[in-house]
Amino acid sequence: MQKDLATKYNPAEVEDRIYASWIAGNYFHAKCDESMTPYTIVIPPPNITGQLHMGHALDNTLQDILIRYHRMKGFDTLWLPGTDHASIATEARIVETLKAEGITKADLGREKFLERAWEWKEQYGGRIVEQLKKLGSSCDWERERFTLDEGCSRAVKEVFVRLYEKDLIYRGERIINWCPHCLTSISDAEVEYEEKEGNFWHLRYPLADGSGELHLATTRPETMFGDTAVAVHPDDERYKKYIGKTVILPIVNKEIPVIADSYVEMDFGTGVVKITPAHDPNDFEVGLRHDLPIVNVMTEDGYMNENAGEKYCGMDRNECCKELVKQLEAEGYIVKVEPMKHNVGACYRCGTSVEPRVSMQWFVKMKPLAKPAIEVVKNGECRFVPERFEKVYFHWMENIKDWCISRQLWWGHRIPAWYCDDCSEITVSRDEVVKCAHCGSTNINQDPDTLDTWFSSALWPFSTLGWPDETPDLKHFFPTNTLVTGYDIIFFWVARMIFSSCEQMGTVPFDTVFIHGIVRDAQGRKMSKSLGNGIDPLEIIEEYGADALRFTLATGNSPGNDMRFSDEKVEASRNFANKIWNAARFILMNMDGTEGVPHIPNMLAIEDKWIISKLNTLIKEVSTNIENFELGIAVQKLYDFIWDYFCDWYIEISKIRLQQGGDVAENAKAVLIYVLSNALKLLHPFMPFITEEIWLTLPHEGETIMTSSYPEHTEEHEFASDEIEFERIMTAVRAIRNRRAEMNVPPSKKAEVFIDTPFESTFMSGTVYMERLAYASSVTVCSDIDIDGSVQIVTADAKIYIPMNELINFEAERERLTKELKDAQKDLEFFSKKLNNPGFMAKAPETEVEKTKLSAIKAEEKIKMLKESIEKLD
RNA sequence: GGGAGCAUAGCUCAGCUGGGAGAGCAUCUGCCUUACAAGCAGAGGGUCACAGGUUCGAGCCCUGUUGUUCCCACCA
Repeated sequence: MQKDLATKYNPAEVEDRIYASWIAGNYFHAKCDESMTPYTIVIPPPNITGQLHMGHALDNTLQDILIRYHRMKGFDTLWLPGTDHASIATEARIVETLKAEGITKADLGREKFLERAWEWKEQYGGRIVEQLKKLGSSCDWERERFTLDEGCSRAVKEVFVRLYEKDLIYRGERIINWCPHCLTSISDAEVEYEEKEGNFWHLRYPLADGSGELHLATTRPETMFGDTAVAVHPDDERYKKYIGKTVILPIVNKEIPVIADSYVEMDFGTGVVKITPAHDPNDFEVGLRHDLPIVNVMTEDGYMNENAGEKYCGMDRNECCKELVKQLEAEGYIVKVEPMKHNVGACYRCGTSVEPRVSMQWFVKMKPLAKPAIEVVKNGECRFVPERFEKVYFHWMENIKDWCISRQLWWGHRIPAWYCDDCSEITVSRDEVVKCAHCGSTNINQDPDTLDTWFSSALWPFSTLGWPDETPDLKHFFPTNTLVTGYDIIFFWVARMIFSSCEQMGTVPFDTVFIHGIVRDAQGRKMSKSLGNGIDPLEIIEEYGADALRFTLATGNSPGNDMRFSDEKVEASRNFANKIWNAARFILMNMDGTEGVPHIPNMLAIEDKWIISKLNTLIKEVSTNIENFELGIAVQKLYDFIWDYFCDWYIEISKIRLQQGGDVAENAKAVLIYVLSNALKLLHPFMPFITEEIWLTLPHEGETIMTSSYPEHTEEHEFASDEIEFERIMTAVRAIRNRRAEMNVPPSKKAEVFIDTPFESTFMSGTVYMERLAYASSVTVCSDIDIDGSVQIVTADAKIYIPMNELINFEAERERLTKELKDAQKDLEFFSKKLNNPGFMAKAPETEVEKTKLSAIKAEEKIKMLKESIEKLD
């Protein structure tokens, strides 16, 4: 930065250069120094298929703020970055490219397919990492990891084998959620439910013995080919007599039994339910209890199979529904059709309606794992910020079902299980298996399936630090400290990390989960591809700068709450960056290179003490706010301090002193540099680029602001009484400006100012800059002034006279002063009432009583002065 | 069906352990004052959703109501 710089800050010219210098300086690298206290965050690994979106921008901005703060505070700070292999998403991407070439997965074969996937990863997987850098993320790139790299794979196998050996992983034929588009099972957490309009078809199922018929209601008639029973409640008097009989399944003409099961609700529908174990989770359970056959009527990709009969075989499931209803109608099986809303599950990746399907899958037994995971949050070893998300977590954990972890995909961690063709036993092993562990046969095949992506990300906090090896990193940095993420992935990821860590490491993976909301568009809508309302963070960075984007995301962000993003907000942030830039320009303009490192001079004027004291308070508050994750509050305070206190007041005042030259100017300059330098440090975690750019041009020690020490609060810099004194002057200045503005006096028209005040010395010390700030040709402090025809301004501390006869409308003046008098009297009444309230006097804290007494006295003073002024008008 | 969030200025939102309501944007007025017009100085604008309660004192705590958003849940 040079002194003759443009009046506009140009981030584009600064950011890449600065980021490169940070990389060159190796400042992001955590030392792993045993003598230092560690502070660790592992990044929520973005998908390699992903592009940086506002959610990432927010998440990583918050992380970088915490990381940079702790690094400056002297922690051995590690922000461990990496990416997720995102099995479904990536595989879908590869399948798409293959489709464009006219081939399928199967055509290519597993090995070749994986080659393609790795190629794709090499080519595009780093894209999002580069985008994170644009944001200023100070990740330790030397430690970058990938959920499918060798180390993570080893951790995955280790955990799988351990859980298998403890009987916490099992394989079984269960009903799972099947995505007919992705062609794989998905976990319960991966299903999104949406209420949809549908129909409730009331069907007739005739009794086989011809003694009548049962009416039942269903939302999915097309699954009737898989019906293997009809159920009623055992206590239902209407249907008791039918239990044990059989009905004829329409169209299929198959006899199926009428069974009794208390799962049936007597007062819903007709009280009779068709049982389709292969296509409904509840029916599956009923089927297990009654030992019913399971008849699957659909193919993997959602078409009817041979069990649906010749007419419907090969038909799309929805098409089949329509056609079947026509046939049922024609044959008189439909009693009535009711419109009905019901919840339909959709694959969270592709949106296709999931199909409950019975198949052989691997599961993690959740109940035993959930128990300690609940405990560590209950006892506070791991806490959520804000706390209300603990409730969400508990609810999920306490009602958790077994986790289906196998996926019928190729891209991912292959399940380390081998099946023997000879003895049909399973061998599960960390290492490549060549022989069946049971019979020694070499006729073995590895399970073709891979693991749920979240299985590997569940291990992320320790697998990335070297586990299962006892690495120095693991010893030093684990458990990590803060996990920063959105509330939308508490189930997918946070919960799973917690129980995985409890089980494998015997401890929590992090002490705090800092939850944020989602970034919405200016109208409050969720940003989505289909709506096309997404805002690209990279475009914002290009136009306004990364600092402005970060500042926007941090401002007004309160933990766990959603926020709206709009151009106006970024503009405000950009303006703030520019404000700082210009403040720095002003200071640099006045420097001659002899200033020395930032320091506080020996001789301090009242305004110096005021700004230093304010800075001191700011340091304390901002630190506390950051440590309490109140980043939005912290950033607001920084904004106010820099803009209002420092720029609007201190810099303005300093101008006069700088012009005076000599020691006065030198001292002012020293304070300017000291305050700016410290304010930049406080702001650095939020706006890393501009703070670095400016800090380097100021006198400084060290190579970079990012490793400079964070300012510390000290009692030495508390000047409470000076603050009060100085604020008397500020109040007077504001009052004068206000009066002049109301009278439409332009700043160029200067006027004499006379001040009558009990705080003579205070105002004496301020006369010079009052001239400038209050547009005075001269300021005179004296008592017993009697100037006829002046504008009179009354504050609690002073009576101010401005002789401007020609501008005065005496009648209006009287009105104004009378109104002010009334207001002051109201104030006094308010405070007096409090002071006369025995309850208040007895129970309110002493400081509060003192404060009220002081306010009452001030009001009294003001009333006295206002009365005098009004008299003078007469 | 269960749970949670939100409701504060025209708009978007802060308000951290209860002590006379804040910011940004927008509006209005006056200023190109030698860092900044992406700026400076000022002004207007609020029954803090509603109804009770606790308290000396409530935007904040408690109860209920209304509106709104979200999460969870197997009523076919």
